[in-house]
Amino acid sequence: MSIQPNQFISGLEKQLDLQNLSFQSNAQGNNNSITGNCNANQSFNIFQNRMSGQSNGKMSIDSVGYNPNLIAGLSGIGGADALNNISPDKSQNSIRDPYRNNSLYPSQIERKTIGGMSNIENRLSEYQDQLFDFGLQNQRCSLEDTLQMTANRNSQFQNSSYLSNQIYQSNRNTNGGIFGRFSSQVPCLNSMYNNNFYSDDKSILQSTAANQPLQPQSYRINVNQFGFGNPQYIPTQTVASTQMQSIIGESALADNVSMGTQNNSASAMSLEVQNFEKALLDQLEQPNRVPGDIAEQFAITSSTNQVNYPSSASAPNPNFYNLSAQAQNVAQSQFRFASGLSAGNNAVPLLSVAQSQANLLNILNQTSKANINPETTNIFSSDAQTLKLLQQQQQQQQQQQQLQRQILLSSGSGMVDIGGMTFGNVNQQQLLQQQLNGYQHASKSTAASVGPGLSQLPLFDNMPMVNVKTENVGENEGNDSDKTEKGGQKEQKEEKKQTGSTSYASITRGAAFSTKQEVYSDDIFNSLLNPFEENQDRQLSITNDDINNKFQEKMSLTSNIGINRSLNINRDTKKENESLNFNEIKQEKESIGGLSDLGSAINFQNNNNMFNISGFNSGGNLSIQRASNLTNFKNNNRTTLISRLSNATRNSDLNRISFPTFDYDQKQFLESNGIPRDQHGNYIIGQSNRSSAMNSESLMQDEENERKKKAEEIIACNCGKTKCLKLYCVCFQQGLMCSDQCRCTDCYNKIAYLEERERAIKAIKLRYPDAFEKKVNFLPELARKIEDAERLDADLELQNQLLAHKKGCNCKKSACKKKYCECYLAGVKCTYLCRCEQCQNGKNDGPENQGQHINIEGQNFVDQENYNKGNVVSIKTQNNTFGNIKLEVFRPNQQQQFITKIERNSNQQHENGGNIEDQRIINMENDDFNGEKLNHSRFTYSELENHYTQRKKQKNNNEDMFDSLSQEKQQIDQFDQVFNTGNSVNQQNQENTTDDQNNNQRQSELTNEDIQKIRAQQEQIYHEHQQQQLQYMRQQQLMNNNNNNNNNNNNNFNDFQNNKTEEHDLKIENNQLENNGFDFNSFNQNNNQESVVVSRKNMQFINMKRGATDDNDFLAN
DNA sequence: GAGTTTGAAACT
DNA sequence: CAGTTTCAAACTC
Ligand SMILES: [Zn+2]
Ligand SMILES: [Zn+2]
Ligand SMILES: [Zn+2]
Ligand SMILES: [Zn+2]
Ligand SMILES: [Zn+2]
Ligand SMILES: [Zn+2]
Repeated sequence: MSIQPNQFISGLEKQLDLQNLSFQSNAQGNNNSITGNCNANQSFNIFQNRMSGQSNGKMSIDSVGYNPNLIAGLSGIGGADALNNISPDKSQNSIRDPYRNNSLYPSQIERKTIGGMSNIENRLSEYQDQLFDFGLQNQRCSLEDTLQMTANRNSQFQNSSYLSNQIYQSNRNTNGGIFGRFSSQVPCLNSMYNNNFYSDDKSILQSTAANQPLQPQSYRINVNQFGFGNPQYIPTQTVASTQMQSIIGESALADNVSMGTQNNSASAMSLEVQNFEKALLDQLEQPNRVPGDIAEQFAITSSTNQVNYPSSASAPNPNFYNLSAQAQNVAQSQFRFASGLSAGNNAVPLLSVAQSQANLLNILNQTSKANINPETTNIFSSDAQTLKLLQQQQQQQQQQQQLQRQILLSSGSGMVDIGGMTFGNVNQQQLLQQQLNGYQHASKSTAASVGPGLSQLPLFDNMPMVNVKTENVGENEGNDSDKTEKGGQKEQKEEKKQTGSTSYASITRGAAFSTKQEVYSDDIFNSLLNPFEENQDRQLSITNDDINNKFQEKMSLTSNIGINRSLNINRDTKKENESLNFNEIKQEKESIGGLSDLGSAINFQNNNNMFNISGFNSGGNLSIQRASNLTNFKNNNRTTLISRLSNATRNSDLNRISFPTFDYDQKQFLESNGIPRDQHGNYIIGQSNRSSAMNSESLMQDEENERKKKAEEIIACNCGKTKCLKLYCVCFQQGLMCSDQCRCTDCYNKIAYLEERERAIKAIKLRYPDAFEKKVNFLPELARKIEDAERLDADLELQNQLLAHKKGCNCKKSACKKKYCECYLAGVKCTYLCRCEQCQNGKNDGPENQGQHINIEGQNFVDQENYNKGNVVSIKTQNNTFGNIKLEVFRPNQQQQFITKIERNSNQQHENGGNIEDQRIINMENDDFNGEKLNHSRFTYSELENHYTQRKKQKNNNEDMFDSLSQEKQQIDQFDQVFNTGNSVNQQNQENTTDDQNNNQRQSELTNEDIQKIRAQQEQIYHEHQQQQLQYMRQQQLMNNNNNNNNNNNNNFNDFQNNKTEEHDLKIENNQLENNGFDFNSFNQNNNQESVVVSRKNMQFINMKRGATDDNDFLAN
């Protein structure tokens, strides 16, 4: 505790000696006492407040700061998760964090990715910050600088995906250089690789597989598996995984062999966790201890900022000064959870004492300003007022920074801000003026634009000027037609060049001045790359005064299009304007911003009249923009990068990060371990308990078992995000509805959702017409090659062998001998239709042309001629939603497949004249959907949900109507009874009939007045009913109209008609009874036949009256 | 049962 | 056009 008494501000009634403050829990743990030299009561109150503060929902530990480890651990570095949009506003988050017992993501968590395109936003702001800092520090930020910084960042990664090379690491790295755990996929740092933080040891690898380059066993790094990057998990000693030990023997125990996996109890990871746990427990057992440092405190603090107790504990852990009653039922701490520690002993200190006291001191320091009474103020971070003050301070600082940034990044002339377009927009200016004391912000895109691949360069006052060849100014060198038309000029140019009369005009690097050819000429580009070499005057020198003055300058500018009018540079503006065709906006005082301003720069830009400076490709929809520097870089390096990828040393062919795990001579291993082979020479490896489909000795037995297994096999899914309406769902894929065996959530693959389900089926069938067909079929060309046709007919086994997966598989890592492989899953051999690698499922049988033939009973079939020619052997296809087909063409002896596509709008004409794809859809509509027009082939979940809600609503309406009708009928009956009887009473009163004494009795009580009342009531009811009916019919009509008029509207279904729904319902019922055509697993299992019949009777009546179906209609009985 | 690996499906 | 990301199952220990 290093609190200095003299740090307390004066004016406090009492000074607390925090130096000797300590805590002690009593036995019950319900009250804490505080001993020391302080005023115990006051301190107690303070700290009690503070205690409750942790669970009272106010600001708490999150606001103080997360352990970066935990932030990283929570925040999903992996690219994919970034799209989950975890909100900093906890209340907005609906997403559950699997690493925190599926609790909601807390606030203050930013999910940022390292990898993947989804990282763009993060990268920009981060990079922007970096550049800004750089600019402030070095007083310059040239293109060279930006490129260098980019390269620096990229060089940290082993990821050689050329797209990924643009990706910057998220803040995780900058915040202490720590990768989190529990992230998915992470770029691989060079240092990690070089220092062998991973599971493999390069040297061992090399010694076991001499002269072999590192080959990735797994291309994907899963941070779950390794704690790499996190200093806590950098092992001092590593232990080989058992797998490695078994393969390479005792040497695996050497240092730096393997970090192993979490599951490996001998792995470094496990050891580390054990050590950690032990150390933690040791500490926890110290009596009356208080938490040591912040890390420890965080380590045992719950994710909810509440206080943890073990659920089994009868009383709070007396070791901690925790009083909160709410704290009794909190989840295991995230760190313990994350560390795989047991759930016990989770009693929780909150802030460390040191931190608490520091906070208190802080508050005390703030007291006079904030008018805080330290005796009653929660001294935890939940001190809202204090925080508010701090936040205000921060905001002011940020605003100041923002201003500086904006000025720094902006040109002296006021640069063109394509993204934000605020500069010339008077209204926006005024708005900003008010908001920011008159200062403008640079737009985000502008600020971000300092980097390559982005939009615009800012103009610094003394930033490198580009020397442009005057001969090019005003000329359109890059335009061939120009040259052709002006042959004379061309000659002139050549002459100029010959005479060496090239001269330069200085123009700025400002965005809009990125004229077509000049700026992008090699000379200029090179000069941009080396701005300080030849022209020392390019050196940026901005003083603080300059920055302060710049705003005034800027405000005096009313118009610019990026041409630096404020700089006195020598150039031919007339020619520039001609070249740029800027006539329309060359007048000064023209607005830049504002879409409504026809003369504005943005409007001009929208007309494709603006050009990009070298290397920047943003700035809107510039259809004739130049390729960005980055794009060029990619293009230029593509060959190299592709070859790197195809060599696949450490990089993935997927975007999952490459990394070697372990490589060994599999064959040697198999041989030396005496792994048996089958008659085809395949190694029989019993990992999967399923013998290979190629082991024909046991094939029959296998297949028999298979069939049995399949018969017993319950197809059930566990889908969570797709409503069981995508092919991901096994039930759906098999054309089945989900059953009660499924554990899916939010499932729409049920009868109640039949319409929505059919919608999904339509969409998918549009894409994959055979999506719900069998995936396996005979290969006719193979069958034909069996000479003995009669034998083929008779030989079921042979027929089975001729079955093949229609599309073939694409397995890379499972050797087609696990159920990952669709061929293996289907129980068929791989064929030449497959693109699998290292196939052990039959494709590689035979001595030659491995992978390009199929072996049947020892006989090879291969199109030798085409194979030898290197012709296409197999094509992987993937259909997209718009009828385009992505093709990956695999050719013999070609490592790199050729990727192309068939476009829907290609010139392929159907024989009857139409487009072949259009015709396919028309045919499908006619054949499979009774001529009904198929809508867009994509569907959204919300679309389905809306549709279902609509139906449900409709159903409820109808139900109301039905009830109303029933009620009405009842009343009419009653009325008729009364009325008729009343008449008869009047007419036949004298006859004294004895019928219906009760009625007579009641009727006799009715006066004429009563009857009139009832009449009036009935009229009212009838009136209301009429209105209702009218409304109902209008609704129906509206729906039908909508439906008919919106064939292209995704939000409407063609069959969204009430009568259709009725048909569906009846059809369902019939089918349910006959158990024909639908899968009613879920329902029949719970319903005996009798109750179904009863249900049907009820349903028929109800369905005549109502329009829609509901789960309960089918399930209730 | 929890965590990891996998390749097809989906998406842009 | 050429990828990246999502997904739920299969798999491992
Ligand atoms: Zn499902
Ligand atoms: Zn299911
Ligand atoms: Zn389901
Ligand atoms: Zn396969
Ligand atoms: Zn296959
Ligand atoms: Zn295969």
